[in-house]
Amino acid sequence: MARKKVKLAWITNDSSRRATYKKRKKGLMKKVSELSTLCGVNACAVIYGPNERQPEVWPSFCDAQHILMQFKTLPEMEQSKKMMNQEAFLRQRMQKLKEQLTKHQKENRHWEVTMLMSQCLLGKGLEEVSINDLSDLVWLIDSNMKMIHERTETIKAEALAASKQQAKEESMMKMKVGEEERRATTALEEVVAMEMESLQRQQWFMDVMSPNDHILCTGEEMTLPFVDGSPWLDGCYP
Amino acid sequence: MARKKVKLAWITNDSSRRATYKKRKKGLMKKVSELSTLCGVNACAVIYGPNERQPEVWPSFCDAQHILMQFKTLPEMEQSKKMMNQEAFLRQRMQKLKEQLTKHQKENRHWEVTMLMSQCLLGKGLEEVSINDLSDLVWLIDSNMKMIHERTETIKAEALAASKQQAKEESMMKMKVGEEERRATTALEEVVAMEMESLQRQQWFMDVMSPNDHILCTGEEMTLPFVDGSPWLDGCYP
DNA sequence: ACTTCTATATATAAAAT
DNA sequence: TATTTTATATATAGAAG
Repeated sequence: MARKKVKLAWITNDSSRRATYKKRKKGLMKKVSELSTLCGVNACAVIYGPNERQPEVWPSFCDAQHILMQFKTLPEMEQSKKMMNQEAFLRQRMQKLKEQLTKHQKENRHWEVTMLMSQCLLGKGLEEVSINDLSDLVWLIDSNMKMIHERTETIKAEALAASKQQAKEESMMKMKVGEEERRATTALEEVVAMEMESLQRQQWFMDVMSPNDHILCTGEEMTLPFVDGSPWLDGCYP
Repeated sequence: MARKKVKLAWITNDSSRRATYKKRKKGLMKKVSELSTLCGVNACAVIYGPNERQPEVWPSFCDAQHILMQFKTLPEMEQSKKMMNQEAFLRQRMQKLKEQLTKHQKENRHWEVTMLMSQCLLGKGLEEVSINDLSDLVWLIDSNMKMIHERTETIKAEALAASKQQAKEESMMKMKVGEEERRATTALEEVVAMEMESLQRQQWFMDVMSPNDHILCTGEEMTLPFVDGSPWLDGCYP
């Protein structure tokens, strides 16, 4: 878990496996002892080590045995109720990992498209960009547009609420935000136009999609990889 | 172990103890599973939780029982040989903690004295400084002096090894490092002088030390708090 | 109480010794 | 191989929702 992320699998190299075993055994014992102290519970760990005929036990064999015996005397139903078996444990961890994967994929996607937009704003052509990237790009621009619009509305409201004394500055500001919004809209329209040209150049796209459910014509919603259920091009085509 | 270092003791607050229990139990189970996977060993953890009549077991009760039974069938001598009992474990950890404490004390001491030296160089008087601080301060200055001397020797050597073509720059550099060393020496002498004046003002010091083993006269070695066995004032009084 | 978030503390893999 | 050091990964305490 350091210097490099190690895969959760049997370590083939003998030397490093032994080193890891020693370290982790020590760490585990410490953890058991801490849990025991901090929470005032009886706990034990039993490790049936490699090349050893007897396991290492903490805090002692007798304690461990006593604890297990208490458990054994319970009816089986009670046992299984609280017992965390390996399958349930692994299933639970797998679920968590899947969720993390999805989260990371979404984040990655977001940054990819943001970078793409930056390149676009820096004048790089969109000819070689894939359909997926383009549609996500449009979503991102749309999203940013909304933020800009909301922001301009806020600024307008604040300006209107200001005192009459500031009438001149107010009108100047309204001009300014209006201009800002107009420019952004123009930029958006340019990108969308570029995208449509690009689509038209990509013959395979037409081969895959049948004419009557062409994305740009239906107005339906589409789920993008990085934002669940986000309306596609919502508000861009009135 | 985060946001704040918790004391290794029973957590009195019910709510946080339960929260800690849940988190740490999960973490412990994960560690056991990882050790098992990475090193290919049988291991289990048994936690007899609070308010629960049966312990939680990983990977399963049967495995744990089997492992313990293997252990139980061994002769007692064999058992105790490999068994890590609570006492040995605690003793081992205590030793480590003592070592860490010493290390930290040394570090703290070093910084304290460095700060003292900084204040001194900024012109603050040494009148109210204790004997211990002063002796450590002298050690630190001595140590720094050595470093400066070594560094100047290195620079001189490099300069001498340089080509004849750079004769002028070389001599200039030698003048420079000479000056540097002279200044440092002067500063040291001033500090030592200040220290001796200070000592003379502190009557209690004379009361404690008998005349014939006065520190400044014996030339013997003295162990400083932050460097074991370091010669005191070595090289400062030729 | 139950998550999720985030700053810290701790564990530990690999390198240095 | 054992120990120490260092850079990272992981665990987790406390806050926030």
